[in-house]
Amino acid sequence: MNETPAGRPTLETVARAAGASRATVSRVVNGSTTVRADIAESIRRAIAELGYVPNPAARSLVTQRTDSIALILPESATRVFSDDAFFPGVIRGVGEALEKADKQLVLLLASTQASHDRILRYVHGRTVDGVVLASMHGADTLPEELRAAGVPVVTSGRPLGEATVPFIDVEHASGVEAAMKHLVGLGRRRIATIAGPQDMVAGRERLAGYLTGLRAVPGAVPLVEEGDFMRQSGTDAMERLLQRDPGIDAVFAASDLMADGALRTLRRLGRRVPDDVAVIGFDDVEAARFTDPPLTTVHQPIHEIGTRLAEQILRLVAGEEVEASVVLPTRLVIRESA
Amino acid sequence: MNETPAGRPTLETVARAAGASRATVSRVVNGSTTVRADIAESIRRAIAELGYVPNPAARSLVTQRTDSIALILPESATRVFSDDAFFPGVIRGVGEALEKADKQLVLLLASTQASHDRILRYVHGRTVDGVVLASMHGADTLPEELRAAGVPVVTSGRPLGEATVPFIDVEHASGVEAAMKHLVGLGRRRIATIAGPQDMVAGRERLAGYLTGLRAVPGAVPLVEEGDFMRQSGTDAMERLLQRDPGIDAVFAASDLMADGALRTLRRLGRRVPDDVAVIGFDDVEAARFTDPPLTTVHQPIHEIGTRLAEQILRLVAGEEVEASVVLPTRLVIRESA
DNA sequence: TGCCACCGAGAGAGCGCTCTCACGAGTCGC
DNA sequence: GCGACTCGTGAGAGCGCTCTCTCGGTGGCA
Repeated sequence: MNETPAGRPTLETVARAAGASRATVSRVVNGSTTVRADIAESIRRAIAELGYVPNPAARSLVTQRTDSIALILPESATRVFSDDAFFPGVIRGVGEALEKADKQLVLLLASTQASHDRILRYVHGRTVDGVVLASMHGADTLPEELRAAGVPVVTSGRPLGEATVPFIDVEHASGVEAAMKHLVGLGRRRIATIAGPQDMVAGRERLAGYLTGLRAVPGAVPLVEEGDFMRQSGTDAMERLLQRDPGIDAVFAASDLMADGALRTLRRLGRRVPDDVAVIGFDDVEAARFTDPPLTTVHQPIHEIGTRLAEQILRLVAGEEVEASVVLPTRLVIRESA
Repeated sequence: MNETPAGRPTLETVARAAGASRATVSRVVNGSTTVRADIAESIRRAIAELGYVPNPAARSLVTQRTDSIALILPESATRVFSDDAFFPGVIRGVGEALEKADKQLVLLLASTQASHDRILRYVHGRTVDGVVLASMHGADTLPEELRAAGVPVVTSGRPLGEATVPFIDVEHASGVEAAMKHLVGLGRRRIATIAGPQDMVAGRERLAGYLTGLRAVPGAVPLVEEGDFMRQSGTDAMERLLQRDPGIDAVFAASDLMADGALRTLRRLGRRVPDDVAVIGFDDVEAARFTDPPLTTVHQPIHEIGTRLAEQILRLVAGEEVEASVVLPTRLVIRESA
């Protein structure tokens, strides 16, 4: 009578309590339909009474699944968060979609080289079934290394260089072109841009959109200053721009945060927006509706990027095929700054 | 000669390759010092050659540890993120500190009742060694349920009601009182507040600080409108406030986002800040430096909250004792809005 | 030289689960 | 009425690891 179930109940405990075998209890737990109703019922009762919860480690050991997905943010940690709305939005989208599929989200913050290695170890250990990779800088080797490790991967944003894994992205260039068209239609002729980092595809493509859009202005010369997508860099870049050409009558900033920063510089230097200088941003974060004046911006479906990422990785994990890329539309949202 | 190591190498594979036993390989992997140097060396070489990575599920199964910590955000998912800087900052702080300890961060987004149950299951399953709980609303039952489940827990923000688990919080009231003192010192007499949700301790204590601070103004009557910490609610609350008393000469908003929203209403209605109405916020998010005018606000050490949370949970998980509460200081940052 | 203590290495059990396979009981057809 | 079949259940192996226990070998000391 050494019946001390001391610790947490196991399948065995439940089986004994319900007078069934471990295998049958396992069947009930996993929703098999081939168990006689009354037996299933008494097992379920035993489970409830004992407060049995399956041990995921034991389960993973045999199934080779973990039911969790890693979201890797390889951005330099200091700039990922702060109050940028892009990543939080993506996290939320991914999280919600995974929750529906009853998968777990594991967040890996990859700032340093050490964490790069840690992540590889983590993924090699198969602690996750798949990986969602957000926003790489430059020719990041991570996607390729992960693919080589045989783990399903999907990335947010087309990688720089050749894409070896499926990705979700948005129509950067065409969105920016719409913004440029709007500025030109407003009669603006000396249009500058605050570009994003040129080691990121989002930065490059938005700049490309600016350059393409500028062709509609006969004789216009590109006027470019680079920022890092954050507010402060927008403030600084706007200053440099105005120094280079005080006659600027419009600015396209590659992010709302930089546009907000630019607004600040314009205000400080006594330029009226949009009268003297029209400003357009990119992202359409919540804050864009609260700037002074409210920001005209290129909207991108941040939340949907997250849900689509989750959707793709779930399909890959399930062994299904997915499109090599999904490119979501952007659209110009006209408020008062342009 | 059935030597097909087909899949991932296991301890066994490494042991055979190095001509040692599984136990000895395990010793090397786990850094035991009792292994003869030359054997250890050849084992390490075999590990490198085979690309061996320990299977964490198998390890957890026997050690009963998982080396990962859950961060639960039980806020309604729609409001947790957006572009509020508080949670991202906390996530970053927790993540960095855990990374140093070589622990993994698992993010659980708890929006619905369903996810509440899912979280309990998850934690009961011991998929994590400990739990960090951020920002509960009302008398959330989660901390108590987790404690009852025997899992180490630490929460961010004093819980409403009796605290049954250790928590990290900041000096809400005294920070607000400093802000009020500043306003009074500026000669403001009709000071209103945009309070946070009153089912959150942060909301309540900041309101309490306002009420205490207002006592310094003879005959002053409290003027309170409630928001939800987000921008839009600040815009709306400011409108109601002005309707109730057009002569308001100062406003304390319980969050920077609400203060920013309030700024917008004031601008729209032609009130100059700070000349007509002084505005003070709470949080000191990055955006506070970029509002028009730059926001005077109560600074709270968001990043440190995160690192302290991580520190405490790590100690709990290690079986050490921790203080029942840690309360971090806040301080008034004076910019131009007041 | 012989005995004992000590240290490093291996054998083996077992963590909690899933899943294959075999088996017994019931059902059907000829 | 007997074999063939189906269906539900149990036995048992094994996932990859850790850790205790045991054992063989070496050195110190009498």
